[in-house]
Amino acid sequence: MSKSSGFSSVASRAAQATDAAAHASVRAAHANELAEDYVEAIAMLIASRGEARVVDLAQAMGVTHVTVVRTIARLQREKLVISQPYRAIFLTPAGQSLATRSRERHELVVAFLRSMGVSASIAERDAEGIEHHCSPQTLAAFARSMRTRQTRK
Amino acid sequence: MSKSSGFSSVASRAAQATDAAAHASVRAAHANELAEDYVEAIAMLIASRGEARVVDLAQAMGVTHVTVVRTIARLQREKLVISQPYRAIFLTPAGQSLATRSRERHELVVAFLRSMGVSASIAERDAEGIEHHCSPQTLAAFARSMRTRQTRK
DNA sequence: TTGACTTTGTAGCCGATGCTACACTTTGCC
DNA sequence: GGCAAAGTGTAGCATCGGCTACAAAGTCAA
Repeated sequence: MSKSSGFSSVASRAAQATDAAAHASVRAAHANELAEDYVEAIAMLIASRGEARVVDLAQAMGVTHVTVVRTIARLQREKLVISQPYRAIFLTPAGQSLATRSRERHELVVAFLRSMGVSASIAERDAEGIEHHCSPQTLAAFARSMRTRQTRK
Repeated sequence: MSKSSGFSSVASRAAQATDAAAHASVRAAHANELAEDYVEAIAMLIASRGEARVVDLAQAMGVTHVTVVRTIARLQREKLVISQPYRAIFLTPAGQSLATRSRERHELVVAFLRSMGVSASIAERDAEGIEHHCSPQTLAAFARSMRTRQTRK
């Protein structure tokens, strides 16, 4: 792994444009992460206890209720949730579908890490960060790998 | 609202605590991402052209030079880089070792994705986001998987 | 009904990361 | 030496995601 500093100028110049694009992608992904995590949590709360309240979300996300309130306001601007003062929070169709996609992806990543031998708790933790940065191609590779691993066992 | 009714089981409460911890981990990871990306880029620039200048960093990261200047100021507060006005940027020993670790990890993730059949450009892009969220255990699993794959071929 | 408790909202602070516009150094060439 | 271009720094703005402290609304039981 440790190939010590062998960078040609030409290669590095070409790599710079690529790097910049990659970093830009990461920044873009970050902008959506919170939204995805919130709609996912909201969907889970609705499924498990019938409604999503600010306090429950705050506990699920590990932040104060104030942060939740402000974030929910943003999600409403983005038409992902519907909320009225002092009422429960609901998902719009767009929010619903984002939540579903996010959960499926989350579960795929967790299952994949588990299949690699990562412990349950760590898989869960890592997946939470990793899932937002996996392209469809990478997710497909994960799924394929799990199928192969299964048939081989 | 009927919080005491039905579904607020011990299991879901426990899951919530886990989720909150995972989200907290992700937030903590984000705080270090930029620093790691910067020192990595600085190390690459020094290796490839002898010094790291603000403009080059700006191009590598895909941001304006202003953002670079401010970020470098923060990295200097954190004792990762040394910089003087209108001069090139250098890494402290701490910055150097962080850069090395980051690059090794980056390369491991890229190689792993490649070994899974992900194309080079996408592997590079995804790795940029994924690498910051991989625990040692997950990285070890990646390395192990690559070894297995290799011996099997 | 009323009063205590819970929940939600608001005000205002902070730091991080972006940006544009403008000012100042450095550099390199004539 | 002097000037123009390139590089770097500063001012000031925006957004986002944290927070504490306090205010207002809802809920529930006596």
